[in-house]
Amino acid sequence: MPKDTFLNLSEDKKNKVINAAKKEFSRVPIEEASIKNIVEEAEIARGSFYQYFESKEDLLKYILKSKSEELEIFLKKRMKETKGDIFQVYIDMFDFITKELMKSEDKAFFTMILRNVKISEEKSVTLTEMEEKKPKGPFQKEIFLNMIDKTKLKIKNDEDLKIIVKMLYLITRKALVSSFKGDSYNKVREEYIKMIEYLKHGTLK
Amino acid sequence: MPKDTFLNLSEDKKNKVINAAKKEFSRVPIEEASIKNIVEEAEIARGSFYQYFESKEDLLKYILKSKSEELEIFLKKRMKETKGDIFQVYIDMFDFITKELMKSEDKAFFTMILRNVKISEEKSVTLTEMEEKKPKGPFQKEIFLNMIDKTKLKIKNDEDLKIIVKMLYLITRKALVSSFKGDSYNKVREEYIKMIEYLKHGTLK
DNA sequence: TTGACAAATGACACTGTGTCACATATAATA
DNA sequence: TATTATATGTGACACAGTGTCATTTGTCAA
Repeated sequence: MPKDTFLNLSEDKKNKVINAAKKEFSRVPIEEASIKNIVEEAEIARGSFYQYFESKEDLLKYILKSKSEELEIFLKKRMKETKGDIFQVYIDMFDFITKELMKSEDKAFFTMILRNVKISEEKSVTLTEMEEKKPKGPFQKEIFLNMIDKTKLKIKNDEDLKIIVKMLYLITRKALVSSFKGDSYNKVREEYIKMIEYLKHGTLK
Repeated sequence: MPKDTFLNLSEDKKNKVINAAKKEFSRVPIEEASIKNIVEEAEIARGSFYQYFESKEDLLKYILKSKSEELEIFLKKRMKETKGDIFQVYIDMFDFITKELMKSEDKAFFTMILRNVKISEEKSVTLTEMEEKKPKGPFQKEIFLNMIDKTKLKIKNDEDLKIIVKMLYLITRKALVSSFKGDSYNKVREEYIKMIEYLKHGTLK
């Protein structure tokens, strides 16, 4: 997380840094992003950057944090409203993310982030897993698991439930990446819904 | 692909370069891998590297190619033997990869590769998608799709079939990554089999 | 006004990059 | 065999970006 030195800055200056970072992170994957470009665009000294952040990853995590919290609130709300219909909530999450993020001025930024998430989650930064302290996405948290309506599911225990959630997570993430990549939204969504159907009812006759 | 200059080298020298590269690619993800380290370890001049390869990615692709071909042969064989049972073939693939690659002296290398595949497939290098000319994995190729026994599947057309294959691919890749990451092999395999069962018969009662 | 601490700065030493003019080896031809 | 042509090898070089740190600048309490 950023140091206090950064957090104490005026909103204006903070935004300048954040916007410069978004611009750079939109250009290339995080590994290739250059701190030089960020400090030049933000008009701060090189040394200042290191006074504010540990690293560029640190800065990225900070930027993603607010969006993640927004998402978490949305998910809790929909979880209640649907009485724990995990499939529906995932579909809603897909719609929420595509609509809220894709159409914003930050589209290029999120596209780059999402496209370049590594498969191994451990080190990855995703919309739902970005803080060292809670490395698991909202759906792996006990509170979310407990909100799921289990009565209609073919499960023996919480481990089985987690497996279902993991599968949902994988296909949702895949659909989101396709969508952000520029594939036709309608086609991606249609395919995504089909996947959910297969997951619900199976692929065998 | 490497230039002829490299391919014409003596087997000894080629191996020296390949082993140096594997060592470096085992150390860090491809983006961080340093050509300097490779040329030093391989005892070739810096300029020679660029005479042999376009880039480090080029070299990596070359190294992965043979393993990919090996896998493709195996898959064709199993596809015939199981009379197109796509679920069984995927399980066999999982076993093949974990057994053949994990236990080899190249384990560290493959672990690093697999862990750092990006979710967006476009630019990614995976065991099954590594050449510019055939960017799709074997299972997306017509020849493989046509070998699948469709009679028991709930599908209307080839698009539906591709969706099922995509889901299988996602959960298999995830299982492989977990396995290479060091999670208990038995636990990962057990979970993987459960996922396949859910995919076959659904998650709803 | 002064002193003390926090914050900002950019020059610096370092590491690694890709290129290119030149050196050397290999093969082809007379 | 000597000569030429062509392919291959080489490392110095200019360049770009990194993280650090001694120094300067700003702020506020005493």
